[in-house]
Amino acid sequence: MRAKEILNVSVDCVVFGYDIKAKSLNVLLIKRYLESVAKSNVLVDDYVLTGYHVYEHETLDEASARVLKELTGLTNLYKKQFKVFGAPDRLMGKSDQIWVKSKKFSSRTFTVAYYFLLKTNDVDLKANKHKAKWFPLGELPKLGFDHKKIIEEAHEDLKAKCLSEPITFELLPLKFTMNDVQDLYQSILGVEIDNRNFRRKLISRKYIIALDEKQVGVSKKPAQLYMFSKDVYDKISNKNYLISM
Amino acid sequence: MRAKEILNVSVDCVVFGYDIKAKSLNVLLIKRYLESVAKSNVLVDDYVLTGYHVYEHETLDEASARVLKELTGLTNLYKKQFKVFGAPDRLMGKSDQIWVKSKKFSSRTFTVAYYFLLKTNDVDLKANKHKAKWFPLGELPKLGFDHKKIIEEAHEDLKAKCLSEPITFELLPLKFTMNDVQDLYQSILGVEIDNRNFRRKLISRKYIIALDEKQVGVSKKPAQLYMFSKDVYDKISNKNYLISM
DNA sequence: TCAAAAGTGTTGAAGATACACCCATGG
DNA sequence: CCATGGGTGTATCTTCAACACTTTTGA
Repeated sequence: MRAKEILNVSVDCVVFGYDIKAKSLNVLLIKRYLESVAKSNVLVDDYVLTGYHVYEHETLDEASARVLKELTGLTNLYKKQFKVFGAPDRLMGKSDQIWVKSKKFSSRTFTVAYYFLLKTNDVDLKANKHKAKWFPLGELPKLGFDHKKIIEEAHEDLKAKCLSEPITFELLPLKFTMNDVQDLYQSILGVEIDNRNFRRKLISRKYIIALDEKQVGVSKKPAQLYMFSKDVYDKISNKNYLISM
Repeated sequence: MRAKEILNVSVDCVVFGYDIKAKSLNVLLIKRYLESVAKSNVLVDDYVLTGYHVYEHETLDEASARVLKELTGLTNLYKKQFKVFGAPDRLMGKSDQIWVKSKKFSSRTFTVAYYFLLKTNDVDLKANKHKAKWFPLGELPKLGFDHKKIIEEAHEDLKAKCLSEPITFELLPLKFTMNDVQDLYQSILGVEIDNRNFRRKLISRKYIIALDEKQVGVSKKPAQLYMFSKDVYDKISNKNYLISM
């Protein structure tokens, strides 16, 4: 144990990855496995979010970026700190206690939860030492600690956020079709959206730019490609105070 | 020092109080004052948010409620955990270090920030032992630690939140006039709102209920009183996924 | 009768919803 | 030539923004 870890404060990262082919919003989880030394008795066998203690010298944002880089190799991703979880009993499950003791961290750990947005394609799981795996949001495995709750709250926050800010493009490749965006919204929100109305609305945004380019290598009619311009968005972003409650 | 305080984790409370008479959105701050023992040399003299360490046995929500009750005597207020502040240098100002040492808490303290909504009238500052004082949001005094930033971020969150959820009524008395609500929105958002459009919009909401009652004791034309019905709101609250980015 | 604040209507523009078929392409 | 998914138009309704005067009341 390095001296500089703060043993009762950690970050946990909900890594949302969108699989554009499967039209599936996934979460990246790592395997948690422990068996007794004597008999080969399985003590802990489930999945958890990736996370780690915060170091003495680093900010929370830095800690989360470090953890994410360790897991995926990626940097400069969209991230959001969305909540702290610190209930006294959050690590008190049977498996959790076995795990906590084997890892020597505090039973009363506060974890600062972040979520990250990326494309599943950008992560090479083969090169990964944590047995990390993607799970569709609707098909999560057994989860350790309070991580099920953390994922659910991250998802709620993402739902709300994607309606008011153009963060969805973090989940898509640079060039995308209108239907890609629609599929993504449907995956995040779990609703059906009318195709004509959706296209009209999105195309009308100045920061959605039609390219002189169409899909290639598709076996049917190739679709028009678009890109998102953050520059244009930042210039326009209307601070209009619209009361919609 | 009681054994059960967690010395590197605290809660800080941004207490927003609306003064309906003055039409002013205020923050409740407490005096931080320390002078050297020998000479009467002032070492620390500014204001801070109310806050305290979290106890071993309590949740973060409980800790914040405890701190708030200690300060105001009030319970069951609207509260929101909006962010954690944990930068390594957040308590490293000169005054802050003197203070931290005199109070024996960790220089690397993570604070979970909450904001609370209430009416200034509901708090009796005379009965208060912390030298607490209301400050209008636009006229904050010199603040210790990173509390200026915490207040600013709380305010930003409140601005966003009051547009999408009916939390403003937490800042108003049970019975209020349309102009009260408008003044409040103007105070929070710092914008002018058209009176006719605002009234029309609010009155159209089913959960805003016109009472058979008018103001009394005013020296001019008494205004119609309304109330907010949380029951009605909860029943209606439309989960319509409106993309407004 | 006056001062002060309450309250009221209309219009034009923009955005929302609902709805079903034709088209272009690669195989 | 056909299967597949891409792409399109209209009518109706609701909501938004802009804008200035009249009414009611207590003092």
